Amino acid sequence: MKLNEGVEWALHTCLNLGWIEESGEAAPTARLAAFYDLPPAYLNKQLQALVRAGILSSTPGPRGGFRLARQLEDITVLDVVVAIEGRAPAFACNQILHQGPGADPRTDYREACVIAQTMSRAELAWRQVLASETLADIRGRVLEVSPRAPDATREWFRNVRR
Amino acid sequence: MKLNEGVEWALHTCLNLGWIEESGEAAPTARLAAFYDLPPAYLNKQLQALVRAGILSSTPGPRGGFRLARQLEDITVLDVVVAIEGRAPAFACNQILHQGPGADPRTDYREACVIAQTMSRAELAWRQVLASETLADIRGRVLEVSPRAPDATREWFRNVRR
DNA sequence: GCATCTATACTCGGATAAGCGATGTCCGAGTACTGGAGG
DNA sequence: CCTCCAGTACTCGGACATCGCTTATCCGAGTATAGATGC
Repeated sequence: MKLNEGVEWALHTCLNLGWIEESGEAAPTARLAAFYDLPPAYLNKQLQALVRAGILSSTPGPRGGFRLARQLEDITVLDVVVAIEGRAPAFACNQILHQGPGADPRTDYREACVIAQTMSRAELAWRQVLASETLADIRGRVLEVSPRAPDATREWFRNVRR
Repeated sequence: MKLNEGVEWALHTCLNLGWIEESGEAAPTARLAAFYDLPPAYLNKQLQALVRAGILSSTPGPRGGFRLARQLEDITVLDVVVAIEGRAPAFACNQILHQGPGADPRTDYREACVIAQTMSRAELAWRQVLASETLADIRGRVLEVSPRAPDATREWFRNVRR
């Protein structure tokens, strides 16, 4: 069980877009990738997923790029994770009980199987934590730890402009 | 993010071993796999992992096979998941902040990164649910839903004996 | 009849292949800017 | 001097390779049993 690497990239990138949001400018993939030295084309792929999820908006052409489609207050960590990872649960009950003796063909063991129920409860707990934390919450904590982050980020993006 | 299929097999198989435990006999891979029509060699691989984790014990040779190494009360769902999946967390913080401007080379961002902290909290919640549920708890719920399960399972294993 | 020995069949355990999704790359479609020509 | 137009460079978006892990399989080492042999 391993999350896509893109989740980490997407979360950090959304935060960065939050810092430079007020400038009004869109940030192209190349610059966003250079910030963390990531492979640009692959980061672009992840950002496309965020656009499809309605988290970012994109503009083609010169002075184009990505911006936040909503406020950080309205984006939960779960939103980003789901956008990248998809909605499928980590534990997929394959209903092997159907193969066992004495199985009822009419029963949907994805709901009836006690083991599947437990795994679902665990995933629910996981999702609840992620859903209870917005990117604005994260931003607040980052500000506590490193108050210079916003200015430093904005300045970097200004200087690498050309 | 997807869990290994072996997790489902391992959990169901441990329960089955629980039902037939009192017979005192060991159950070989072939019979355990036939119960759900699973590929025997691959199931064997998963069971080996459970042995390494101290959940099962194995006996080679004729009349050999697997049995529970401890009571179902002393096996949590998390134990089984960890035995199959390994201990590595799903979200691996690659510390991409080290690549960013203004990064402190001495900082371990696996602990300092606010995003990594949030992901860790979520995984902790997930693990707590799985750790709070023992296989004995599962057994109890199965008994409520289908009281005939123990007898049916035992009988099946007796009849397929040869 | 009993003990011993040998051959046999059965089981786990780890080494060895195949398939598929995550990772990584590339090129085409579309758009805003820039420079120049014409009025 | 202003307006219009064409060329250009830049950006996203999706199609196309590559790699690693999950899935799957196979054979060898070791053991208990069964049967035969000798006493």
